[in-house]
Amino acid sequence: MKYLIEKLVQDALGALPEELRPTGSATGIAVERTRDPTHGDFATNVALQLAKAAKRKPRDLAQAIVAALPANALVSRVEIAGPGFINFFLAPAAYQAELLRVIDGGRSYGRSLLGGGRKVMVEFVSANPTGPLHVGHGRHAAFGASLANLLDAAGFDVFREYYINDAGRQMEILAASVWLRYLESFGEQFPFPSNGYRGDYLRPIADKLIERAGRSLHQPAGVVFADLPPDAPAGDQDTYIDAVIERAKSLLGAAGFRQAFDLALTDILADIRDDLEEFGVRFDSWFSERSLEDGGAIDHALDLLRRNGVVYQKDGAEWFRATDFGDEKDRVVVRENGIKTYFASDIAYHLNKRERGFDQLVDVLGSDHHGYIARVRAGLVAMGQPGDCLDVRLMQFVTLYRGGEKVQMSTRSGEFITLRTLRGEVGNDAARFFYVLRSNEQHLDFDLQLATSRSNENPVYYIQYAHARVCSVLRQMREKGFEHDETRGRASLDRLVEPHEQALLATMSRYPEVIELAALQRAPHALVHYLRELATDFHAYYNAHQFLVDDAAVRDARVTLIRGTRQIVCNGLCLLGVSAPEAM
RNA sequence: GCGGCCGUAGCUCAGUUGGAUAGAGCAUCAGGCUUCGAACCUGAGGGUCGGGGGUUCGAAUCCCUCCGGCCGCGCCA
Repeated sequence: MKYLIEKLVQDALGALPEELRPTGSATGIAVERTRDPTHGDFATNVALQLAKAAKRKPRDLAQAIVAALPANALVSRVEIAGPGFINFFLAPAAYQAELLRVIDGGRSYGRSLLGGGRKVMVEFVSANPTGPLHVGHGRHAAFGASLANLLDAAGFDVFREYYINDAGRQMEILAASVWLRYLESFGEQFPFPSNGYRGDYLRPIADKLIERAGRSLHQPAGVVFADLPPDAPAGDQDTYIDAVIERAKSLLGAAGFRQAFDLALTDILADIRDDLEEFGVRFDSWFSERSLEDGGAIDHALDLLRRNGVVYQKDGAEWFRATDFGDEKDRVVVRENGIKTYFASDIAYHLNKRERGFDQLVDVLGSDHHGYIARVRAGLVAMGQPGDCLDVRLMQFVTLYRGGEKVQMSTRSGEFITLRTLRGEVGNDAARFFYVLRSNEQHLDFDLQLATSRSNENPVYYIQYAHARVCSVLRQMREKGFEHDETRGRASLDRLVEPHEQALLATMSRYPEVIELAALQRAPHALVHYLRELATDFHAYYNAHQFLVDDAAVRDARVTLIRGTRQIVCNGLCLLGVSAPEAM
């Protein structure tokens, strides 16, 4: 609908007299929805923006533009207002036509071709498989899934990926932790390493290790812990846990350690996958970090850097000259001990994404990763990729409260609320909705007691209720013996003359614009706020007017209107991963 | 110290390519069901957009500065 006005303005500019026609590309020109209905439906600041270049007063230029506007049956009136705004008043027929597009479009109403089929990868969650997902991961999952849906609706070719950090020290700590639990099952007693993973979720995995390996991995505690450096607080916990890992490897051999490692990895990953699946979050691929090294992708990336002459040797390590590409310091890619850094696999991973053909790489990361953006972008640029292909969205933390009391969480200690627990307590719909209610840049306070004790305070029900109410009216219609004549409804939309009806129609017509805006700004919460407005308009209309009236033309027109409303609520909730119930 | 984000009504937050009189929910107060579902609606009160300066026709929005809060700044992952 907005395109209509934009096109009219463009045509008018082209038809202006030579000396007034804008030269070059003017910025800041916009056709926008008006905030105040007395200013019409759309307004443009074009005259204000071009006045200086045209050497005319804004209002005079506006006058000339209005004179050049082509006539259009869907625009009832155009006026010049304020310092030089041009306001457009749409004819009722414009909104009636849009309602028909809603009905005809059905589930695909609101989809656009904006993205032009460009390939975009959204990588999100990517939590280390060292334990179950907690409430913070839930926010990443809900945000990433909704954003991916929005980009899809806006015409992008979307690919959803989970990056599995299945290499590195954290996983070795996990494997060692599982093995220690396994030893405990054989009656061995010892103080658990302070830096080990102590969560109860490791015990079933240890039990499984017994099923698979029997006693073959058993060692007496005295042997395992003989001559190790002291643990914290007397010693250093990192030094200690590394020593434990080394001891495990030497006692078990590579194959034995790998058995514990792989069992823990696959078990936890399967749990994460199930959890996300139940949460309505699906991925097109689960990409293994280990496969990067195994497949030579890291060497490929490093070779590219070396060939481009952006690495150097210092202190026995190999450094990437990141400062030449906007980063604040150079970064090590190969350590003195010959082991490649996490940063090396990271840039290799992002290069790999580009080589798989993705135009845009959207990463959803925790806000503590902000320092990492500059260096990954630097790496991409140094390898010949455009720096702006990377788009990182940072998620602020979720703080969990229980009755106003802050809940302390730590994966290592095993004291945390899992996503599964949260979903069980508040339900998937409320969780998905609440997670994207706020901008990703805002800290999210999630009070479990509030969300569980009075769940109908959650705004998700307000929107779902609008959907259920329409369904209820349609049920009532049949029970009262009214037959809805769709053709008559479509032909009678000019009977929708009430202010409530026009307000609802106007809000409905904004939906396609909201989808595009939310996709481009990576802002699912914009859709949430829109749906609440739509529900507000609907509930107000519901309370003010009877839909199932005796006048068949009015009744069918109103039923057409609320069916369209239901369609948009349904489409919008679907993008958010929230159900649209017919009754509740 | 350097860098990033945040600061808007009592509370939680929208408003970010600069637009017209700064909005919503909750809370508070006053009303509305014999009529399609009251998980709803109508109305009221509530603001120095953290402070100060600047840019211009116009600033919550852009720039500078100060204050306050969170987070980063490893040859960890």
